[in-house]
Amino acid sequence: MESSTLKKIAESLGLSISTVSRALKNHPDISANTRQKVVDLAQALDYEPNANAVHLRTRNSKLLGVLVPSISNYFYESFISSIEEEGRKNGYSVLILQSGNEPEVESENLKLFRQNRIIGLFACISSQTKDFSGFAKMDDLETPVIFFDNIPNLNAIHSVCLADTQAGIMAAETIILKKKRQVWAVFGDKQLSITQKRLRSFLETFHKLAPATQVQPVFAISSEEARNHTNHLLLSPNQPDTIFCMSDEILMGVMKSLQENKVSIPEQMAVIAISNGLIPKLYHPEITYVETSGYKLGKLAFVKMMSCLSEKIVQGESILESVLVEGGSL
Amino acid sequence: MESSTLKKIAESLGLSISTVSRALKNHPDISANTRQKVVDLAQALDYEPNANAVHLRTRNSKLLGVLVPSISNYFYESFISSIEEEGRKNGYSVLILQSGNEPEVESENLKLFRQNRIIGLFACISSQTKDFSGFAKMDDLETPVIFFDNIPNLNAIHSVCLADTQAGIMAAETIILKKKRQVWAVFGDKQLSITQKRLRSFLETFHKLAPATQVQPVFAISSEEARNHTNHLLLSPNQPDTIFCMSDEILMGVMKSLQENKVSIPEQMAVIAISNGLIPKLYHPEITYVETSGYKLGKLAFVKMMSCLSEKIVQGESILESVLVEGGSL
DNA sequence: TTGTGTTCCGCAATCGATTGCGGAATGCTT
DNA sequence: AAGCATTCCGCAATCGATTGCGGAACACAA
Repeated sequence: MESSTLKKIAESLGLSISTVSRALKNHPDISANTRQKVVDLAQALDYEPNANAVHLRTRNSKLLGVLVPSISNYFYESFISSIEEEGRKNGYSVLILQSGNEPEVESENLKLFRQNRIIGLFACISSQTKDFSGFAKMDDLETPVIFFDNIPNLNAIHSVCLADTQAGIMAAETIILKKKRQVWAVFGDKQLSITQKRLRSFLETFHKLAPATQVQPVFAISSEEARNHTNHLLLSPNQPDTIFCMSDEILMGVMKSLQENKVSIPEQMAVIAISNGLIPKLYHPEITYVETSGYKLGKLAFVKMMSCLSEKIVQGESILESVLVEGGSL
Repeated sequence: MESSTLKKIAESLGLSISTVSRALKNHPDISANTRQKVVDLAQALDYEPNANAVHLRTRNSKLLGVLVPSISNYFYESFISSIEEEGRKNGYSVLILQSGNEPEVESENLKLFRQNRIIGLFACISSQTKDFSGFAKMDDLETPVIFFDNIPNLNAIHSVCLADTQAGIMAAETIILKKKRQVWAVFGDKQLSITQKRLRSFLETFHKLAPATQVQPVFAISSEEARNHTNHLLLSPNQPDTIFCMSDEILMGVMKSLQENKVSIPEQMAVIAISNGLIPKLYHPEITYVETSGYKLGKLAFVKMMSCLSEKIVQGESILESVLVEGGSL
């Protein structure tokens, strides 16, 4: 069956299309009598307005875009989930595209977003992105872009961030409070803005508050690499008393190694992480972590988007405070 | 800046809209000379066809829908990721909505899908869904629906499934091969079709191949409940030698308890699960599991969708074979 | 010059819904 | 009964792109 249209309803009822349209949206010009007839028939025919036609005519797609490297990631998925939820409540649909961390796919995706005339975009850029012309075009079209997580190093952009700096500080302070002396700190991809922020604040905090602490940062771009690094570490004579993991990805690799090597936590080794929340709770004792909630970040981003769309433009960065969640790993 | 249209290009060039349209799609009626001028200007103006207008006119939205209880779930997210990836390669966009397991939201979502004139839907129904009229309407509109994971108990539908029955059998056989005698099996929500299938085949396999084995099924609708059940179990005098977990959700709860109680795996207790793959690999030893890949299921579902759309209607259920992934937990 | 073919392009309808404007019909006043 | 205000509804343009059909312009042959 073809889906029904205003035209069909109008013809069956001997009314004009405009009358039917108005009846369905309670326009005062239409008598209660006529309105009722229209509403009844529309119901019977399962009339659903064609979103494409509405959007074309009203020039408002009610569509938001989300660009992420991958949907399949606990952090992004909770962010997306949050946006979708909030969006639906407010009458927006959400178009989600993943770049696979490839700039070319990313720019294809931006093109798709433009073709679909999205009215706002949430974007986490790939770590490789050098060319921002795709995003500049969104600007030209006056489509607000809210960057999150990994954000470009540009001025005059909107972004929402986890309190990366604060998270680094908080993790460091927690370690210092526990009077740890030798810290091995595993970070992710050096290219990412979040890595840089977390690294800097983490190190600086030690410099300021506990300069005697030995802090050795290492980098791993995957869970597997973190695991290998840790295996190596455990073979070396000079063992730290604490391991810090910058992300869930890293934490998973490190924990794998610690378990394999039967390192008991927190007796032989303290562990602390920055995490979205799921992974730390899988272990016993639960890992102490600084929470970076994708879900909450999504809510914050959505609010920012709404204010951008209503012209109350609040440029700059909004920051989501982080929270320490104590487990028993430190 | 307003986005540019065929009309604007046509006016600047002193051509008609139709000529511009044809030039941009290499219609033979247009001379190379004219075509080049048009293409150049279009490029300069960043012309992007308005998807709404195109879809309205061509009556093809190139939009696929995905309905899931929650995006924020490792299984669904890998399914979605797979659909999006495959979709984009084939020129489709994907609209994703989550029901939160509430039938009302689900039916709202179906409405949105209809309004957006999606041309195909992938749906995992909520466990509470009793009223299928929303899906029937999709049928009326000749929009193919491919159910996955939790599928309704109806005839004449398309669906793709993990080989739930086979997975139950495979898990049971593996346990039998290891000569285990007393199995405690934790299943999820009884309402779900997958629970029923896995339960039945699991039990039947023992009946047939090793009737002497004691198998005790229990049910838990959340990770937390699985954990509590396990805690109780470990206090009782009669301990099983093997725990089977029907899903990742269950596995997480069970493992939490086993770790808390310092039960060594596999010495004191063997563990086997049915899983999407991430969780079992977090532990040491890694948990042996029967793989149910959301990613692979997505690929399968997409192929089925394509054949539905090209009228080669293959009604019925497609099944994704499961694979045993051996860890060291049994 | 007339006829037959090409080449290249524009007219106009169409997809489905929205909306400003104007007009017919009715009721009410005096 | 004539005048005026309401009430209720339709005409037609519009959003942007697609496409069948017809027609102008030109070339070439007879």
